[in-house]
Amino acid sequence: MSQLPSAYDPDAVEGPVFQRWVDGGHFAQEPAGAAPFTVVIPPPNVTGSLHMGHALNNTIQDVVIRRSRMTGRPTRWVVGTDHAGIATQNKVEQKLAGQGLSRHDVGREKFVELCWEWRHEHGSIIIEQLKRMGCSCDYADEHFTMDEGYQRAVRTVFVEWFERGLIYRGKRIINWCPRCSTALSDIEVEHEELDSHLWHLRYPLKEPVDGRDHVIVATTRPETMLGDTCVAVHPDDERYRDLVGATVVLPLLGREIPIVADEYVDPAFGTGAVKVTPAHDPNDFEIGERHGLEKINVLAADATITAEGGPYEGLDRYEARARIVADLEAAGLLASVEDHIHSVGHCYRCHTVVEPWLSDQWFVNMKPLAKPGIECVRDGRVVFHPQRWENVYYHWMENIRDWCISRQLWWGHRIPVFYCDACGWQGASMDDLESCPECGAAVRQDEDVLDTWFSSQLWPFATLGWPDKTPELEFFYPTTVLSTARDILFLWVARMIMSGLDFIGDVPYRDVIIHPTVFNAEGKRMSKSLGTGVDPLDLMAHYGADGMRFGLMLQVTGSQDIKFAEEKLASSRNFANKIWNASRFVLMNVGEDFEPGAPAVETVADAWILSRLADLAARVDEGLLTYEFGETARALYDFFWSEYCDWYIELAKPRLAAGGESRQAVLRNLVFVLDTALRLLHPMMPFVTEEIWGRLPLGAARDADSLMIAGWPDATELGRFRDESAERSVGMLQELVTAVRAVRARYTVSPKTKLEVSVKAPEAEGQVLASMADDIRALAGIGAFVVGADTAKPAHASVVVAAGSEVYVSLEGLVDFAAERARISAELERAEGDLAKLQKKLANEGFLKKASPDIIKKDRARAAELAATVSKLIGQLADLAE
RNA sequence: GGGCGAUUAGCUCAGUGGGAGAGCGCUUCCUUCACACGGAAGAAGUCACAGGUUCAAAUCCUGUAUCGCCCA
Repeated sequence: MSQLPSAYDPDAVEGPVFQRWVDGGHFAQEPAGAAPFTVVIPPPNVTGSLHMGHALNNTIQDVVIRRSRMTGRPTRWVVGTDHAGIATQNKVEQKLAGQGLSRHDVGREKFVELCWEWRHEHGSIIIEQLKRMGCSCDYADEHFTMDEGYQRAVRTVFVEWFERGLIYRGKRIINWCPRCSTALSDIEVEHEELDSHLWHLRYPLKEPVDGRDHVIVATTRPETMLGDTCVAVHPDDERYRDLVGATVVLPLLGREIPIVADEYVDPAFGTGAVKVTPAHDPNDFEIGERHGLEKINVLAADATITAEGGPYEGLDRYEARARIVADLEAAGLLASVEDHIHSVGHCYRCHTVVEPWLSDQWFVNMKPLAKPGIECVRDGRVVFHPQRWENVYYHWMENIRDWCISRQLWWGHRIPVFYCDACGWQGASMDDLESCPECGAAVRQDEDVLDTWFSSQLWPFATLGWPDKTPELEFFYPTTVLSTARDILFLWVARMIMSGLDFIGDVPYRDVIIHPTVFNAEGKRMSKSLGTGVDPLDLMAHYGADGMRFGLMLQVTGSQDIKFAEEKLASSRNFANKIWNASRFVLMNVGEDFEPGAPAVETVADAWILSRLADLAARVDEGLLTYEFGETARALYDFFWSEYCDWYIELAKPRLAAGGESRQAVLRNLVFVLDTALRLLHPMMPFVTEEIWGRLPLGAARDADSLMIAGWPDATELGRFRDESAERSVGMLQELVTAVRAVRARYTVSPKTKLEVSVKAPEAEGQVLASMADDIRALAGIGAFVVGADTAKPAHASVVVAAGSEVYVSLEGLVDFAAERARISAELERAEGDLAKLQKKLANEGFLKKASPDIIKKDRARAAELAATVSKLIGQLADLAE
């Protein structure tokens, strides 16, 4: 009946199986029915391609989605990508650069057109890769954060927050990436500790005070001295009290600046006197505000020195630093240089060092939004898994700062604020304005676009049609689970929670899974640019999609990191092959005469496997409902391999060979257990399970034409098969069989040779063992098998204790005792001799004092090893004695 | 500076109050009619360290060390 090849070939199976799912229309879900189960995919960057983080995260989502779908709940997995402002713009600019052009050469309108072109050509790569993984997203309903409807959602949010006064424009110190030429929010900056220096600069006083003619300031950024507008000291600092109010002549430029007292200054840092550059440091900005200081911007957008920098104009920031330090040194104004480690911000997209920079930007006032965002976690409407992440969330939310949302890019949602230069009117508008609503003059729109995360924060409801009141939004919101990596907890998750509460009035999801981060085998961050990554597509080519998925699931534990272990994928591929072959075995035995039917307990083995199956179903439910993927994967692996294959199939073989009703009964059980276990495994290994399940002779039990939409096993109902007595009995059988096999292996008795075994067992154990005598004989390769309460130990037998009994395995005729005893005795003598010599050596104080520790250690280990050998050999001699 | 996590077999990791486990690797045997991507058996660990609580600690508490992550 079955012509399954003897090895599972993922390449031959995955494509056709996926096509069957598509053809069956199983991915989509209408907004109707019982309580829905919704997941929105964390939208991958449209410029991206699948990396290990995606592979892990999307497997997790597919596992929960597939299980839910099988339970019959209306289930929808919303898929799509975000427009990745900086990354996409970079791609298109690179392309233009190849033609010797900049975006300014082509103009804004044309540039945005080119971005769309790029998106249409390359933007679906990652979606295709999700299909390759078997992800069961609703592909017919793909979303993009620049879709027309989505644009309306973004604009609605902006206009409402603007009108409520939550969005405002201000001149602030923001993080500026000179390479991307845009502002970044605080959390888009990655801090890294770098080895640098602390330069001590001598600033001359205009007029000496109490005989002092200078003050020394310490700085990590000497080039910013061009923008200094004061020197600050702590008001309580005795060292400088008399200098407050004095005037300093700024070296190199000659500008006269005051010495001020400010609480912010840490007297313990450097010399206790700091140079203050209000346009280039957020803290200095605050000091500048308090003291009414000028803010001199000495850096241009590309991080070169402006005209304010006088002779240094046009120099790059690092070149300027070197020149300024050299010039100060030449002027005798460099007091000293210390080594110093300090934290430097880098752009999270391009890793360029960012500049704190004074500019006009748009901000969201976050405090009012954060309050309900904190509440919904405190009262359990949103739950983090693992729970400890809620503390990280609280800490950030409670110390939240205003969010800089404007970006100096062209690709993105343009800020819908219009300005009238004629009458000074300005306002946000849902419609593009041509003329001023006040005076009718022509208006101009703000040049900036919004942070990509500003649009991503709307993902759970904008993808369901908001701001329209769609049936989808009504039905599928709030969503059920969000799975993501910890590094976007603030960038994305916190903001989704806040905007969801603010606009929909409900949390965006109940459960947030923060999955571990995948590092490479050396424990380093996987990075495409550094070549330290592993490509999921390569992994699928080697291990199949199921092998990769299951191998990843095995590695998901409560730990926050995964050191990627490829060998887990190899064993998962082998596992898929094992399932394939166990199924192949069952299918080969299902002849034309097979009559499908309900499982039934005919033997203790049947009772045992059904009881174990009930246990598995309960553990898989428990594991998946609490998102313990590693534990669940191991439970499935152990059941399939170590119980179904290693024992039940082996126990079934004699009954299959016997034919008749016994054969039919065991076949029905084999098929039933396989059917149920495949259903339980399907969320993690969708392809191989689907392929096999389609071939099973299920008869009336076939409830669907695809396993993907077949019924999920009811663990409670399966609970009727629980049978502790059967589990104990088969446990005894396993113990006894293993013990006999060990004796066989110890004496290298051929598998073909039947052993003679007798057992001295207490009455209760004896009855159990006797009732399973045929099974025990078959599995352990036993010929004559005797069980009794007063069985005597035969001559020349090995004795082992197992299953609460003494087991005698006769070695008569299998081993040449005389020769064997002689061989063992000789070996024993030699070992004892060596051991005695070694012990004498180790008891010698002189040796212990003078020999190198390595040698002593080595000799001690050898002594222990020899002692173990001696006792083992003595045991063997006893076995072979009369 | 604050917070979080990790430290268990050669490697990657489970186990969280009462018998130290898995996968890979290693050793021996097996081309047995599902599977050599396999079967059988086996060797291998002072559970980071130091105190404490307990009849009992890999597991709970305190401290130390090392590594990693986040925040300031």
